[in-house]
Amino acid sequence: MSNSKIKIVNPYTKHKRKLPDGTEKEKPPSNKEIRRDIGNATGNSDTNTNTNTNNFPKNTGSSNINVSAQAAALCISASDKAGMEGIDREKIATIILKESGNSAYIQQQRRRDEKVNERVRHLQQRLQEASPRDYRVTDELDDTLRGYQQRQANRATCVVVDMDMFYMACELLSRPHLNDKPACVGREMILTSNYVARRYGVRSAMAGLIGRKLVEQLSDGREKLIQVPSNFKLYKEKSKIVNEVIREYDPHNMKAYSLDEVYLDIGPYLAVEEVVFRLRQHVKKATGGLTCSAGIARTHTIAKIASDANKPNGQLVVDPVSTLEFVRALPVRKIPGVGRVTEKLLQQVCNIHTGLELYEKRGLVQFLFQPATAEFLLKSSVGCSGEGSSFASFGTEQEESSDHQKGISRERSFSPESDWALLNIKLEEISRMLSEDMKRKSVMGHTVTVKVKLANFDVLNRA
DNA sequence: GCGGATCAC
DNA sequence: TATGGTGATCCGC
Ligand SMILES: Nc1ccn([C@H]2C[C@H](O)[C@@H](COP(=O)(O)OP(=O)(O)OP(=O)(O)O)O2)c(=O)n1
Ligand SMILES: [Mg+2]
Repeated sequence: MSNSKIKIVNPYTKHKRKLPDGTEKEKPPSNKEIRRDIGNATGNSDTNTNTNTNNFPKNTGSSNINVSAQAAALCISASDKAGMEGIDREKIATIILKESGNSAYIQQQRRRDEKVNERVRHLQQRLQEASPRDYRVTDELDDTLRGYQQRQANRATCVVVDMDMFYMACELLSRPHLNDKPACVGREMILTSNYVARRYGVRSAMAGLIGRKLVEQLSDGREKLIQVPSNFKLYKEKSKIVNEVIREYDPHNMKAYSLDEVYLDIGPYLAVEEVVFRLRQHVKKATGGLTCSAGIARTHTIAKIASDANKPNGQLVVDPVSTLEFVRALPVRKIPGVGRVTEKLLQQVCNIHTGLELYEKRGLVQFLFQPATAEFLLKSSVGCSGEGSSFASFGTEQEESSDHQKGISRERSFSPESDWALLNIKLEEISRMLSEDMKRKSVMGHTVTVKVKLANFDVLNRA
């Protein structure tokens, strides 16, 4: 079939600071690859091998409402990002579906979704065939969970600082007149939006076309989505300022996880709440007006979740003694690492929606999910995930990145193209870019991987 | 070790 | 007028 998009490569960091090792320029593959394991978890879970059951009800388009709900699940998933409380999801879903329901992208999403449904059915069947004894809560399991909580009894004070609508906020500094209009950063793809636009359902990772339709239709034509192009130089500058301010509060453990997110681990601190409040004021002043939100807790993961609770321009302390209570009330989707698919598996197979249910059905979780995933979920259920496993630091200040980067890659998307000569040229361009990056960083590779995205959005990888 | 899936930002 | 880019982990094979 006609292919369309290309990407490249995936090497390994050896020893920065020396020897670019100028071998391999481009596509002729060579070398090898690398992998490593840590504690945290995303990725797969069940045994998703062959179960070609095929009694799918196949609800062919009947009620329009129903279909739009499906589109909603595909496109906006958990609609509860900050600033999107209480919006009319039904209406948004209908518009999204009408405007994009036949696009190649949505059709791909539907195929993907059907695979997930198959996984759901497979797990349901496994559950059906199991006896309750297979997934009872063993003493060993509870000992393990208690062990996690004991170990957590050290006295860390984790703080997560997350900038509010970061790219957008940076742009708004020089465009204050857009403050109360629906606006976003990014053209074809929306990187983020302001809170006015979020009321219309416009959010990160949404196609610009859809965002424009949403605003236009939901405002009855009175409003227009304003799109400003991205300017990463600006965001990097602001990010650097933020990092410098925050470093004063925690010179030792401070880690920048992304341009807009910083993790601190200050010790037993008196008056953390006030200190963090001052930190945020300090950030705002130093950046010329950018606000941020913060979470304070015993672990980075809980602090991260807490940082979202009072967004924008707010903070939340989760006291160690109320950690369990906090976690139990949480929809599982709020747990970093639980995405759209994992949420669906938990919901439809286990009837688990919240942290409490996750804990109550811990035996079932252990039975159904693979070890790493189960451990991650169970740790999460007692508020102990993201503990020992440190987050890789983001390339703070200098252009340098962390010391043990596992891969480096470049990719570009373009409109469908089937001419091999042209495709090869694209491939060479991308290869050149990557090679420059590697030289600049003085890293050596071990494996080269080529990624191709077809016109129907299927993705292939070959090493 | 490879390729597909999932996830975060 | 039409859905991004970078880096990481987990799992089955
Ligand atoms: N799929 C995504 C998600 C985010 N970003 C970028 C744009 C955001 O501004 C920045 C930070 O991501 P956040 O999830 O923190 O979102 P915001 O900071 O924009 O909004 P919030 O106020 O909810 O934190 O990362 C992106 O490029 N692509
Ligand atoms: Mg943010």
